[in-house]
Amino acid sequence: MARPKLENAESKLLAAGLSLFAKEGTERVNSNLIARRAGVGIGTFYSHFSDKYSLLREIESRTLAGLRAARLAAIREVVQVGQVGKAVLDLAQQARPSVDAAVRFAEQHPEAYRVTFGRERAGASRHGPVVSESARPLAEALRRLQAVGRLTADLDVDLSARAYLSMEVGTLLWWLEDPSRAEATDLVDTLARMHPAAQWVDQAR
Amino acid sequence: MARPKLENAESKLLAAGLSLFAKEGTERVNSNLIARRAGVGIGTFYSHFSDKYSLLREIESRTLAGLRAARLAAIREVVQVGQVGKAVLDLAQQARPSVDAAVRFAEQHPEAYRVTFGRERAGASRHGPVVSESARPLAEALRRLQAVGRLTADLDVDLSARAYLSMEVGTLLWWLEDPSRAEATDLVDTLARMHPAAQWVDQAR
Amino acid sequence: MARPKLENAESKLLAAGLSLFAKEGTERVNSNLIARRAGVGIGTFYSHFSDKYSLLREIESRTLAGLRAARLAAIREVVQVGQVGKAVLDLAQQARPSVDAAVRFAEQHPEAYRVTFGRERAGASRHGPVVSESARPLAEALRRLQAVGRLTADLDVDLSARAYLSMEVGTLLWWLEDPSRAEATDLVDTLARMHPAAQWVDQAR
Amino acid sequence: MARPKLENAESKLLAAGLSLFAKEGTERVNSNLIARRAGVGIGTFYSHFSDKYSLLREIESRTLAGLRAARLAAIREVVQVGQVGKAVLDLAQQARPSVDAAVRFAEQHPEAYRVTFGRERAGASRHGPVVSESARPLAEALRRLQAVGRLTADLDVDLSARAYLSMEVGTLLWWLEDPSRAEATDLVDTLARMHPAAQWVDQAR
DNA sequence: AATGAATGAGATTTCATTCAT
DNA sequence: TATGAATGAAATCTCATTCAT
Repeated sequence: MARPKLENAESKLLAAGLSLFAKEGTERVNSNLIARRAGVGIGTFYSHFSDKYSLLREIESRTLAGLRAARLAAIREVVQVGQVGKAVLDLAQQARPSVDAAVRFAEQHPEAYRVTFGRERAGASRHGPVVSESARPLAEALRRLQAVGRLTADLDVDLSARAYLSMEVGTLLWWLEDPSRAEATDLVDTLARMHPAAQWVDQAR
Repeated sequence: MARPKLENAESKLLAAGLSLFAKEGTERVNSNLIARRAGVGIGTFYSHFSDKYSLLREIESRTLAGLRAARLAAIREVVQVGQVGKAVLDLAQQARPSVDAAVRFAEQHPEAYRVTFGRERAGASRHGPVVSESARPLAEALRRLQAVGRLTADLDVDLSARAYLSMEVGTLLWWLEDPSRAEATDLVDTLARMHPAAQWVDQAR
Repeated sequence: MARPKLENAESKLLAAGLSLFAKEGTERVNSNLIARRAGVGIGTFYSHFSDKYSLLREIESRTLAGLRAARLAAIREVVQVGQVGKAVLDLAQQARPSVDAAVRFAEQHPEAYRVTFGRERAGASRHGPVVSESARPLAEALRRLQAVGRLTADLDVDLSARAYLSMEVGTLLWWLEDPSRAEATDLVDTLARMHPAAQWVDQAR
Repeated sequence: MARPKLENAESKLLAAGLSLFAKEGTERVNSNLIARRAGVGIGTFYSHFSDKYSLLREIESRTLAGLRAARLAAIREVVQVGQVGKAVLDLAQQARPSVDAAVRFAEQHPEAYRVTFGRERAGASRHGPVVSESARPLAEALRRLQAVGRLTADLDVDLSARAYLSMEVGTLLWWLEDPSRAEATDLVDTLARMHPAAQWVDQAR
């Protein structure tokens, strides 16, 4: 099978790092601790990652890739169900599935989500801003809508994308602290309603 | 005069800490460095603060107090101009001035804002979550509106308050990275329009 | 008194480093060992020197300065005894006292001499070549002799200076390994006879 | 053919070690690096050499053997051209060819020469002093001259041999740093003139 | 109250060496 | 014989904290 073996030292290090970063925080964890938890020697840690931030970056890029894939998969379903011709433009329809995918992803990978997007991020300046990366595709989609006149031209798409994602991330982090705070469905409802595609596209009509 | 003297060791330490935290990040700064920058001995540092997180907490609480004061002052003006009796309930009217005050505060104190709300926050768990603290008064105001039937009862006020503030903070941090990204007025417009008071109160009418 | 106190941490570190480098060699010594021998904490080591090579460089520059001073003092005596007018040019007369001073210096500071000029020099490339530094003044003196026609013009003064000093250093290091190998006076005789000033100045007459 | 194949793991290790030692210095190179550069596994390194100093020793002994052979070949030519009977004693005639051979050897194998005789020699005490080894044959030759009365009896042959070779080595290392510093012929001239055989034999006549 | 040299626990990092394949 | 992932002892270096002045 293609699934990476857990006996693999790198996999064990990533798993140990994820769980420790999530539980203790980036700075209260050190390379020795991660290696010990992973059940490998400290030398093994350094033959796989140049330092703990390198491991953190790997966790983040995997998380971002996973989240992106989940959103795309969700959108693709909608597109296949609906009319293919109008698909690309129907961001409004895509908004809810995309939000839904994000909420589910956070629910299923709470540690990865917290580690990747959480506030406790000492090495933040060492690896580029993570939210910005997620904002880019959304901004592009909004720009495409603007280009075909489906979105009011005076909207700052970068600002909107960034504002929305800050909200999504902040809300999900708050929710993950105590999932009893809200129903996942209410979360999706609230976020989808605030999604730029839902807000501005409607008004542009 | 009430203004603290800059020759005051504590003031010098706070100023040096703020500038260093903002420039280098919380973890790449240590107490010795802060003391040297402040032009005082390391011993003096420890006679004023128990550790660097204590100084950081002081910066944060001053920043939060300053921001709260700025919002209140802005609202008070509106209230004084309008009718006093209805004042407490007129959250819709207060939303824009409050957002405006926040944007101006971030603009005038970029370092303090970044240090207090920024993502690079290693000691995060050591000092309570900062955004939550700001969310409480907003949630209370929304709850009061709900109590008098001016706001739809099925709205989760905690969720809304938190969602909005995540957005406000995330957007302002992004803007401070490069203020040429947007006009301050556009920022206020966008944020005010997303403000729960503007959104839900209107719809409840 | 101007003499540096031995209670001074830096002095103790320099003394411990000198003795350890001489006995064990540059690479078999580490900063912890030096600190322990000096009777200070490891932190004290790093608050005085950035690493062990920094301490080594300090030893070297002090040794070079001491050797240079010893040579100059020896020459100055000769000059004061002889006729002042001809003094500067009379390198031939200066050669023997200079060599004598070097031999005595090596005899009195065998550890410093070995550490500074010895072959076991791992950090060599990190701090400029030490022999070259000593060769420069000698080359300059030879050049002055050439300028006034007291030295054959076709002599490569840099080459001669370097060649002579390689010999002086190599011979003294060999001698210090076992001083019974030769009498100090024989050493001075042999070296002085090979000195460029003795060799080439005579022949130029 | 007698020439060792380059595909041979040992040859590749020796070549990689030589080039790395020369470029990076003995201490900044480790066995893993040498193996990687040689294109063989680290395990292969250890099946050929017990550690990096073993490889270094091998390089040195090959270099010393090569240099000795070059000197002998040069002398043999002189001897064969001249009268065989007097050959052994005619050290004066042999001096120049021997020096010439050394200069050419250094010119043709700069890395090997630098690694073998260079100052940066951390493991120096682990493998016997290299210059001394070269000094012995010269001292023997001088001693034979003394025995037959061709060399003044009060000369310390060990001291002379050592002094001369220090000079030869020091000068050649200096020259190799920047070969434009002197013509090879000038080097040979200068060194040959300082050679004990040239100096003392002549004077003993 | 202010100072800053000194401290050492602990984190980071290197690299010679082993051993299962 | 060749391999290279894994190892951990040991070295380097940081920095919060103390304390004599």
